[in-house]
Amino acid sequence: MITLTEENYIKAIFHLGKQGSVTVSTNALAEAMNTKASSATDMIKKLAEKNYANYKKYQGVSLTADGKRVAVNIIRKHRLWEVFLVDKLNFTWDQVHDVAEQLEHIKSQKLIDELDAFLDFPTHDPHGDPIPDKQGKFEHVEKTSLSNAKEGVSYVCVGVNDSSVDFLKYLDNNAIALGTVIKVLHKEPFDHSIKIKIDGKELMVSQTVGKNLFLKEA
Amino acid sequence: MITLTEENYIKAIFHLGKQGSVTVSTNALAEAMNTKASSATDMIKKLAEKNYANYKKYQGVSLTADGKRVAVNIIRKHRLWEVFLVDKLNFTWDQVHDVAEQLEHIKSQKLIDELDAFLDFPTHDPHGDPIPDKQGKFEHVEKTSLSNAKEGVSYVCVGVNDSSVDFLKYLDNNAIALGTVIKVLHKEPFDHSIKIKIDGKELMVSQTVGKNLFLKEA
DNA sequence: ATAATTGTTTAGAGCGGTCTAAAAATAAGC
DNA sequence: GCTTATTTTTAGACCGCTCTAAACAATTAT
Ligand SMILES: [Mn+2]
Ligand SMILES: [Mn+2]
Ligand SMILES: [Mn+2]
Ligand SMILES: [Mn+2]
Repeated sequence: MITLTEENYIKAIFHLGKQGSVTVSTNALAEAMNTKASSATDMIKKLAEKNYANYKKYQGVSLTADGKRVAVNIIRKHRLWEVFLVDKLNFTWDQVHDVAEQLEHIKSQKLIDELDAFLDFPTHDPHGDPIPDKQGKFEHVEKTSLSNAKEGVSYVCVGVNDSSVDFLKYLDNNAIALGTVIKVLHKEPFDHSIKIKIDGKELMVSQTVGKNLFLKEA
Repeated sequence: MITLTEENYIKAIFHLGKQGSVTVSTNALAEAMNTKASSATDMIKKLAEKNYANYKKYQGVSLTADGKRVAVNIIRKHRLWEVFLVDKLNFTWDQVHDVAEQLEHIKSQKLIDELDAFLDFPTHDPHGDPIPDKQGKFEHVEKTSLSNAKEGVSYVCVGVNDSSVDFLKYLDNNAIALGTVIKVLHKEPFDHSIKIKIDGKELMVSQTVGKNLFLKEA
């Protein structure tokens, strides 16, 4: 039996540590979970005890094969629910995250299998993130951040690194969505801001935006 | 802020006490919640403290107006999710309850409003129970139990008093579903078993079945 | 290499929910 | 009415998860 809180910690370790294989520091985990380091330590011990995590004192934490399986399954549920909310219930991409955080913990194998079929086996969620299949296989998404894109080249927007309401609404306001074609006009060395062209209109974006927008060559 | 456990207790008080207005005993509540009387007492105190329940020591518990609102909202969510599972995800009426018990606690007003619309504002769940509308209004279902039905009269099945897997599968096996026409042939005084006719075929059912099957005159 | 800083773990406590065992109140039997 | 049985409440404990404060380990600076 695995608790909702344990699932959330496992997911956080997975995301912080590049699929859970890289070691994650206690402070980083606490920060991500909005708790204190002492709470993170307690949970890490428990996860290690239950064989979801590898842990040596002062050496950080990573996921075992079991832990990775749990993480992938939760991510699969999270992203399938996000697709459901957008495709069927008229949610916008900035409205789905909080609800999906709750729905991802519903326990029913049939539910998630049927939902997957009902949605026609989607491969990506509303933010462009890949949805693991029933076996936990991820489709790797080829992508570069806008910050690493080359001047003069045209790209397609394929994802975001930050699913916060503020960032997603900023993108909406500037007509940037998944599939939008973006041409990189100029990268300013001084403050790393970037001039881009979208649908004929020029736009200046900050370094922060550049780092959080994922593209692939058009 | 109201916890998942509080919500479940409130719902139980509502169901045990005829919409929460009749007083419910500590033992009955503990029994329904699969806990001990001492746990029920603790929770009753907390609910009274939060103004969801009326409570005087040794006098049982009932719901306040606030408590009733909470209960009705959870029931609404529970039943809408049940409809979703059956109508959209190929669940059978005996498979929905456990999952709905989890889904009913998801917190999002938009989610439930959109789900309601997506399902085309259903008025009854897969077990024939009425779904409260957004304002909490129940449509009253006119019904008698099969045990109270009159010999020689034809009825339509409109609901069940017991949504357990065993009972629902029994009904499936005997071709009894919502909408099925049932004629009462004979009520045996000795053991209160009942001979009925369904689709031309005669069937003998026990008193237990009679008490758990709701009908209305055809 | 020693000192200072930063990162991590432990100690001890609190809250929500559960339990068992025992005390108190109510209901039933005679 | 008094006694017994039943119901309900209290007392004290435990588990999961959180916190603050303090101890300890690792890293960085001088
Ligand atoms: Mn999300
Ligand atoms: Mn997403
Ligand atoms: Mn149900
Ligand atoms: Mn139902």
